[in-house]
Amino acid sequence: MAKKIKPEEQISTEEKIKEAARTVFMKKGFSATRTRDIADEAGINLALLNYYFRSKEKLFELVMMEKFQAFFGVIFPILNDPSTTLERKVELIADQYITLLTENPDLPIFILSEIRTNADRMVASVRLDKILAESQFVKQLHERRPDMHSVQLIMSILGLVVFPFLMRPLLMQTGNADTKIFNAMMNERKQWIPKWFDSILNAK
Amino acid sequence: MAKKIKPEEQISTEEKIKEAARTVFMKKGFSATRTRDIADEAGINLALLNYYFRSKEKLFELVMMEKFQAFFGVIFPILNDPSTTLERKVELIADQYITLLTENPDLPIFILSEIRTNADRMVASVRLDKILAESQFVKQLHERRPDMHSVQLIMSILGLVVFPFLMRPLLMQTGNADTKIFNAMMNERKQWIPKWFDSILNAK
DNA sequence: GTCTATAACCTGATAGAC
DNA sequence: GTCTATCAGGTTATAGAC
Repeated sequence: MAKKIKPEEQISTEEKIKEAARTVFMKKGFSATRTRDIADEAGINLALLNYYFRSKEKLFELVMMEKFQAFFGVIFPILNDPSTTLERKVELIADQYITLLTENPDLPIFILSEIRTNADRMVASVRLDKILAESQFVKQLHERRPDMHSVQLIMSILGLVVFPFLMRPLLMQTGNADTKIFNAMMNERKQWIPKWFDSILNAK
Repeated sequence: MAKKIKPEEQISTEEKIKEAARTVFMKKGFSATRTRDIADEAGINLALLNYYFRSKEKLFELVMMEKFQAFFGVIFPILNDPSTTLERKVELIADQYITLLTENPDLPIFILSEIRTNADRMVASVRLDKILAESQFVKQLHERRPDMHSVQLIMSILGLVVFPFLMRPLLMQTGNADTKIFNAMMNERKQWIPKWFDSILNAK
């Protein structure tokens, strides 16, 4: 109980708090979360939270930064890889995103909610437009199909991949699908979405 | 200033509060909203809010009910109309939804956020699954393409229609698109999405 | 580093005058 | 019906003992 080095107890207090913060913030969002919830979840007391992280806000920023990176860190490298075709990029996005979100289904709603409520607290200046405009994806698309709008296309891919996870609470609540069924449906999409875009990219 | 009946001043205090509640709740969500914000927005004082509506919660439920109905009230009648084809249904959903959301872009993020944070406070039991399963849309799809999963298809349609509005804050923040450009893009989708689904429904 | 206790502030709701 | 004033309770953050 004291200073034995059992693997589970190696986790530092700081990390325990951070992990608890991830859990609670992800579930309730910034405003609905009380620092006491996090302290309880971490199994420590409230004062310690302020000792390690100066404030609720600082702790939140840490978590948000992580999640933001997880959310966008998957897509940008794929879009920017010069060595893959457009078709392959779509395939990779569908596959990797759905895998990520299956393990982390609350990620999209968390990020989108917090952006809405507190655009200021957000990781500002992500320059989504620039990053996209200068990407290999856009370059390749422009060469192949100058008639297609890259933002439209990317919004469509993301919509098909991400939206089901946003609807998930609503679908699960009504008992229409348990986790297993939902995940199976998402796995189908991994095949489905690339095929769809193939036919669009080669249409007419 | 007293009891003149100028049109703008006919608005009852009750309605002024309700309207303010719509604005503030939609922008910040339940938890981040303070009743004082609503009172200020309505130009009345805090006590009056509790006089007309018993509590913050009651007022919120009112607003949520409205918005929920607006969000789902468009799609259900379309899905259930026996006199329209599948293609026409997709066309109507794309057209009417995008029109609705263009006027009310915060609607989806509001509803989805609040469902997450407070599944309990939500308009429970919407039985999305039942309503869908018994819809004309599902019946027609099953006859025409028994190989296709109706939930998948509906999630896809909604994803293509709704997701851009969820990304909107992120796109607008980065200056990639102002309102006019964004709306133009959404209008394109009114044509685009039905064509897409036509080719899917008639594929292979 | 970790705790208890509490300060300082905020928020929802109500009492009571007009 | 509408206001001011205030209560009661909750929340973040800190002081200070160990």
